[in-house]
Amino acid sequence: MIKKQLIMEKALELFAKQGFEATSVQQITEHSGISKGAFYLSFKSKDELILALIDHFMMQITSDIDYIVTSTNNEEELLYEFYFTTFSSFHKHSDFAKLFVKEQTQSFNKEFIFKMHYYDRLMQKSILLMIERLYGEQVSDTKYDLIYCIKAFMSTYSELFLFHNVPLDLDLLSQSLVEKTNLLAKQTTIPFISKELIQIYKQPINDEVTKEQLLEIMEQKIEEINDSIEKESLILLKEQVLKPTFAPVIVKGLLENIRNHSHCKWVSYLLRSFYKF
Amino acid sequence: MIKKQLIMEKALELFAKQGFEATSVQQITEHSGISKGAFYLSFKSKDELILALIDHFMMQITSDIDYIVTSTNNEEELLYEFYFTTFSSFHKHSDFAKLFVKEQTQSFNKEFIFKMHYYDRLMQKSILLMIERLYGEQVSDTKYDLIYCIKAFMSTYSELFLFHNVPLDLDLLSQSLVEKTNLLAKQTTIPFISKELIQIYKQPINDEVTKEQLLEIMEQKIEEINDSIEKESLILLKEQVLKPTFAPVIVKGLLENIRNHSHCKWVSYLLRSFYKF
DNA sequence: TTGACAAATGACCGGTTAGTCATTACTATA
DNA sequence: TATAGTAATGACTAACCGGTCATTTGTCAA
Repeated sequence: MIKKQLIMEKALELFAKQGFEATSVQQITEHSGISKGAFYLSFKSKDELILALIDHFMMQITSDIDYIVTSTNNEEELLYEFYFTTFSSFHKHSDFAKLFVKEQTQSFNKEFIFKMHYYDRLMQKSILLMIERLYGEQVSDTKYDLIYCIKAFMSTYSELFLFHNVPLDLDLLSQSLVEKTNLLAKQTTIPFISKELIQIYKQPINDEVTKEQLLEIMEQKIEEINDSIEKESLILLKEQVLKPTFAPVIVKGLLENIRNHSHCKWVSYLLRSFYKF
Repeated sequence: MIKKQLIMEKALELFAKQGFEATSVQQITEHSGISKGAFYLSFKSKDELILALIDHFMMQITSDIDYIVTSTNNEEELLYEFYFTTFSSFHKHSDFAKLFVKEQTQSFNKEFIFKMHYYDRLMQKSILLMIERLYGEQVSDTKYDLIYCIKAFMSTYSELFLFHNVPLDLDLLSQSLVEKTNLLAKQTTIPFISKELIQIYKQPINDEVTKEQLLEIMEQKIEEINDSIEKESLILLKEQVLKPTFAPVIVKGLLENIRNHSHCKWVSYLLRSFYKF
């Protein structure tokens, strides 16, 4: 299990530098200080490795963003927090962000594309929710267009510090983009992306997780984790899913306990969706 | 010579679909209906092919954009024309645009990266010129930031019709982005990209072409072209470079004659720079 | 010390790659 | 028709790819 993490870390370094296809399993094993056979004890194939990397990081990033959007009460600061969190994530996981940007449009694998679309739609959903909270009816005709402007800012400005080593003043960047977003949100009258246009792109998201799947994931995480607070919280949350006994406020508190543990972010996201928090 | 064009066309189709690295020379030759050996009679290597493709298309695209920026008199319509022309180019050369977007951040080759940066800087220069013409002193603190917003709009909105088959209403798209750009230009107060920040990214462009290089390129094009008007215009322009005799207005007219010929766009761009039009 | 089991190794496999070059096919002139 | 010179071919090479598996190494309890 620890070997798996080592490989993921070392492989990510190479992928970020050279790209996925240009990196051979040989290179990965040499860089990890293990043999080729050992690699295939941890992963069935090279493809399985990159899918695991995408899941590992995108789960964290999307649930971080979703948490900000659904949990920030102060609407004045929501947009700022959104940009700040997003760019923090990209900066913290800069190797992954590089890989993500590099391979986003490459299409070597069906499952890969599916995963990318899946997380892209999740993120889009969070952004839409934020826009609706912030501007309400004001942007009813322009909200889908606004999503694309926000995504445009995110990708273009992150490329600056990812690939050109521009020093990152997170506070200034967030302030700057908040101003821009507000200007566009409040004064745009000619949207390009209408509701009809977005339909083409939007197949239904099958993101409803069944109770059984949820329990399975929770059990898996309980096994994985050693930290006592997170482990206990998860056990209580699992019992709550099986048989509701606690008041909502207690459940919310338990979720708070686990939300910052890197292994729990996804479970935390799924539970928030489950309880419609 | 005609063989070279065939290979470039057919290879571009495959690159757009599969990416550069995932496309083998074998596939290219099969798709072109020629043998493997014939490929290497036209190109020294696979790398030389992609570099040729980039030059061929980027010369056209950047000179198209530069022409709009330097030659549109009506400032009311300049921004609209800019977006319209840019997206027309991307749409017309959609296979190249796909390749360009896909491989932009990949870094398999030093020369490749250098070329990309070179054309990127040329385009940035044109955009900056346009912004200064349109908004003048008003954007002195925010103009570098504005460049990045425009580039963000360009890449994000072009991905829509390039990869998601969204129907392209060029007029609406241009109008929509004109409105957005004007909003940002006139009301932004917090730029992220300052003049100091841009310095890091900006090495001096060595785009001054010597008179000898210019003449060489012109001679080459004169050989290449059969259309009489363009050929004669080029011959006169070459004589003008060697020994100035015509009035500027005549030179301008001759440039008009050649500017829409796909082989002449780059020469036309170089000559405009040479005469500071 | 022995034996049983799991972990790790790297030579090896079939397949594919970019690039080469001896051979052949074609074309134009005499 | 004969010949010289160019264009085109595709079998071939050496290197590398992802993935496998018989073998070795390491780690326990007995």
